[in-house]
Formats: sequence, C-alpha cells, structure tokens
Amino acid sequence: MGEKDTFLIAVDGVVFTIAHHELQILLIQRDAEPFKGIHALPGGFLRKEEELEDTIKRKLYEEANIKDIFLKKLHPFGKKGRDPRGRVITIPYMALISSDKLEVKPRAKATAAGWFCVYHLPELAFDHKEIIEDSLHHLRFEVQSTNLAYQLLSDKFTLTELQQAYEIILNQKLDKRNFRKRLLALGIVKSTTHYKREGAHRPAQLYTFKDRQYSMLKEKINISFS
Amino acid sequence: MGEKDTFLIAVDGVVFTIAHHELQILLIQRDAEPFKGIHALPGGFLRKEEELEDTIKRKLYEEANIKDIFLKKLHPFGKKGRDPRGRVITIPYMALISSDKLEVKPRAKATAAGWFCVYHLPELAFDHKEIIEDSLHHLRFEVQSTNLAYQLLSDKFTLTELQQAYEIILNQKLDKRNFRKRLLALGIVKSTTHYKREGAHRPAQLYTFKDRQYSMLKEKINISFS
DNA sequence: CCAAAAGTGTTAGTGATACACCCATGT
DNA sequence: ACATGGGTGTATCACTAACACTTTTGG
Repeated sequence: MGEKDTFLIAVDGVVFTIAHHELQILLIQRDAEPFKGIHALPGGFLRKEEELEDTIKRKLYEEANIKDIFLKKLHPFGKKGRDPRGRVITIPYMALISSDKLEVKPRAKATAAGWFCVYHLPELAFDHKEIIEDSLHHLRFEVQSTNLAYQLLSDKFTLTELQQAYEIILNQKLDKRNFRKRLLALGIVKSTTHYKREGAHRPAQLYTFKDRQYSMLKEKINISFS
Repeated sequence: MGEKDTFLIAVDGVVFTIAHHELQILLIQRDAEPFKGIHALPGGFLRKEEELEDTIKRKLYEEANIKDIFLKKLHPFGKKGRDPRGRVITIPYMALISSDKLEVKPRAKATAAGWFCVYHLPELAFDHKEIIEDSLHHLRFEVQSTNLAYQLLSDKFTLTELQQAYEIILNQKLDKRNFRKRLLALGIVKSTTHYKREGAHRPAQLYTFKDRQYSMLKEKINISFS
C-alpha cells in the first residue's frame, strides 16, 4: 500500500440563498495565488482526521460564519488541469440557507465573502463555474422532488412567499391557484392560526412545513410505462 | 501548498448487465488483504498522471476484460473507517453493458471476476454494499429519465426484449400495450424492416434506438406547479 | 389444428393547465 | 372609497392505467 500516489482533496460549498428576490450564491475573494483576487466558492482541503462533511462545515464557518446548514454531496471534479498548483480532486457540497439566518461577516482571515446573483456571476477561479451550474441543476431538481424548500424559509411564512421562492429558483412564473392546490395536495405545508399583517391589504395566513426534515415527495419521478 | 494532507483516491466500477433474466453486477474476489477472498467491486487507485475515467477504464479492462463502456460518475464515499488500511476516498462509477458484448475472462492477475444477481449478493468488502445500493437507485432513475437502456441491448431487438430489460431493472411487471405506446410516443425507438423468427410463433419485428447517444427524455421530471 | 408469443384500441380516471373575480385591510 | 395583495373554483385537456382478443408462425 505504500507505493500508491496520493492527492489533495478539496471540498467546495455551493451555498444558495434567496434574498432581494434573487437566487444568490456565496463566493469569497481569493487572498492568495492562484487566482488571487478572483472570486471562488468557499472551501478548503480535507485534513487527515476529518470527515468530508466536517471539512466543509469548518470552512463555511471560517470563511462565512455559517453554521448548521443543510448539505448535499455532489459528484467530484478531478480533471488534471483544473488547479494550476497541481492535482486536486474537489468534492462539491450543495447547501441551502434561509436568508434570515444569515449574518455573513467574514471572520478572521477576512477573505471578503459576499452573495452574488447566480445569473450575474463574476469571473470565477478554477472550474467553479461548471461546479455551480451542476449544483444549480441539482437544486432545481431537488426543490421539485423533495421538501427541500423548507431550508429557505423561516418557520412561518405566507404561501406567496413560498411561491416566490420557487419562482426564483426555477426562474419561471407559477400560477397562484395551481401552486396552492398542489402544495396542499402534496401535504408538505399546513396552515397555522397566525396571520401576517402588513401594508394596506388583507392579512396573509401563515403556514409551516409539516416536516422540517429532508424528505422525498411521493415518487413523482417516473416515466411510467404502466 | 506543501503542508497539506494527501489521500489515496480509488475508483470503483458498479457494472450492471442483464443476463439470464437477472440484473447482474460484476464483482471480483479480492486476492490480497484486507478482505482477502471476499467479493468486491472492481476498481483501483488513481495514478498521478491519470484522469479519473481512465483509471476506471484501465481497471475494468485489467480485471474483467471490459472495454468501451458507458460510465457515469457518482458521488464519492470517504468516511474515515471505510478502509482498514487507512484513509481512502472512493469514487464510484456506474456502468452498463450489454451482455452480448461480454466475455469476462479475467486476465493476468486472475482475480476471479464474476456476475452476481443484485438481489443475491455475497458478502462484500468495504462499504461496497452501500455503493451498490446507491448505484442501483441511480440506475433505476436514469433508465426512466434517459434513453440509457440502449446500453443494455444489441443493435436490433424486439420490443418484448426491451420490455423485459425494463422489468428486470425496475423489478416490476409492465403492461405490454402501455409500454409500447409510451416508447413510441417518447420516440426513443424506431422499427426496422427485419424480423426475428424463432420458435413456433409469429415473428417479432426488430427495433433500434433512434439515438445511440446518452440523452435526456423530455423533462418529465417535474412536480409541476403550473 | 394446436401451442406460443406478437401485436393491437378503447375506456375511465386522474392530474395538469388555464383562467377571473371577490375579500380584508390601511390609509 | 380606493389601492393593495390575499384568497378561491371550474372547465378543458392530456396523460395514465386497466384490460382481452386476434394474428402469425412452427411443429
């Protein structure tokens, strides 16, 4: 077992949030070569004693002050030329966070972290653009086949807020009546007795997710043959 | 960049085929510790100058004489205790091969390779059982949302053969008439002017895939809200 | 003429889409 | 009273699911 090649392993976080009616992603600005000054996904190298998830948690905390976040491992990127320093295999983690849990004050090393609209990304280091695109597809898929959206909203929310979240992620308008019918039919939200009153209009009823636990919607992913 | 930890990276092939009316998977028998004599997925360690895909291709060729195979990268497994020799991150590749392209005569190192029904697997080394389960889910999903099945059949085939392939993968009976309607509606196969005659019954028309190129079926993966 | 697999259509039900008006509130 | 966003129902259409008999061949 001694004569085998070994490699650096990185993890990268593709952290999505919704803010200012935009689907945003967290980027840091690199403070060292290569790509110094260029934006990149937060992440870092795996350490010997660490689990993969712990690495990404540690880096998200260090670089963006984010804790307790939903993470989903995606498939690795490992092409030879992807890091000019040498061979690095990176494992992306897709993550979602509610914007009201946010308080991204970059800590310590002060690599300026910031949120960027996914449709207007700056130039990116490494193959991070590709990684982000992959994650975005994944996010869109997940949001339609799981109850993942609960990660993006606070405990209580109006159906309009939820609809907007879906619209922003999928980047398309949805029909209000059909959206509500569908949600209730799927049984992923339930109404509360509380109302949100603000502005000169009828107060909106507040809803919660029945289940704040990642779960599959009934197997709707089916090209059924019978 | 010098003081970072480095790791062994393995790739494992989860190679499916259909034979004898079973969904089978390729396993080798380990010829060294750990897990000597126990069955495991074919695979090996990434080398410095190699792309990930080249490693898995090389190992599949060495260990099972398989070439030119469809490969899909899945998410990595990297828990600390998964390999008793030390930390290894493994990247599984799901693969599919038509059983008539097969001629698995284990080469050189003569690690006895063989095909096993996925529902009757022997004891497996490492976390390979978990990896196989993940791949199987993936396979079932892909087969319903892409034209991937073309990998499993020879150039010309009868619709009954194709249906059996689906039934075996999904592990459920399908309705003949609905299956055919659906396939033709999706436009993934087309008829040829040839027939397969065998046995004392009406000859079956032979079909081919319109497109022997991995492609998505029309985005049927949709919990639609509008 | 018998056995064996191929081939083919219709109906009922369910879910998707499209669409427009009244409601409750603050100012 | 008016402006603002909240809330609701119905009709059509498309797709899914269930189901049984006739055809062609070899022996």
